[in-house]
Amino acid sequence: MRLTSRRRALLKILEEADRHLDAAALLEVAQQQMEIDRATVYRTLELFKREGLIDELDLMHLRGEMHYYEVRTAKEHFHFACFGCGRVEEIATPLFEQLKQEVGREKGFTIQTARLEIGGYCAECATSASQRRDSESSAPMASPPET
Amino acid sequence: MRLTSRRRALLKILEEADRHLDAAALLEVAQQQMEIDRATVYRTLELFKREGLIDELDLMHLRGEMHYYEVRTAKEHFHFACFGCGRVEEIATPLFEQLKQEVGREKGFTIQTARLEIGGYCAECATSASQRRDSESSAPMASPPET
DNA sequence: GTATTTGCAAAAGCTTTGCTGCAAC
DNA sequence: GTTGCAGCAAAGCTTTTGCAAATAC
Repeated sequence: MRLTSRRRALLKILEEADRHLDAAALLEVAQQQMEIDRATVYRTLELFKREGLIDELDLMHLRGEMHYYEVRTAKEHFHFACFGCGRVEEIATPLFEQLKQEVGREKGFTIQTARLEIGGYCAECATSASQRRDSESSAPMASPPET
Repeated sequence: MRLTSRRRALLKILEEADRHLDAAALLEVAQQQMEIDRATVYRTLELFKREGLIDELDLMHLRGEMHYYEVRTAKEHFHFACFGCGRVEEIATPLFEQLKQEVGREKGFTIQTARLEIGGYCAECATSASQRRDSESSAPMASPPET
């Protein structure tokens, strides 16, 4: 694979992003620094995926059906997505590696990639959700506040 | 949620399918037994997902970007997808449950759903892939059988 | 000079939506 | 009567593709 200037730039953007980017977001950021076409972004993501440079995530489809990308690092981790506030947290535990090893050993699989995504409510959202449940159940919701 | 005849039929098809169906495949099977529209299938899948009756899978995008659905059962499991032959295997291990519990406990998350997907090569494909590697040097392509 | 990469525009998929009529309660 | 469901057709969005020009080696 040739690391052209465009490819280098796309990789850099993914590396330095403070959130997980989907193809459209990556394109938008990239276009702020250079002239680049959608097709190039998609082709490059496909290439990076094939080469194992990046991983593809869904983040439990929190915000739609699109896919998100992140640069693969030495530090194995997986993702928790909060259905309440939308936050995405990266989590690491030795159990994950252990699980993969067990599967590989017991089934004879050669594992190339593993994706674990957990969806639910973070501590804060779980609390406010149960508070809402307590008042909502009898009285109907008032109309939402004006903006 | 009202369990209409269409919804019941769709659920039954998903339950009895011998493979993982995507929306188009589900529509096709359903249309063999009744008149039903795409929109109904998509709306119903969305509903089932919300209600927690089904889980949505990617199967590591083995056959494209579409999503697959399966009825949620008491028996927790996850999926292994072979990039070589396209087989999808369901796997269960106590470590998976243990991992989820650890995450919930340590982070205070209320976990609603967890999806673990592993991609790689099954024992047979790993063998033939390494044989191929000895002669050529091109990576095997996944071209799974259509059902 | 040959092979790869890119832009452009169009097409292809998959999914959603507005609207209308129908069915259930 | 009111509410929810389903069909139809069209639109929406994301992603892919063919082809010609540009770039790299």
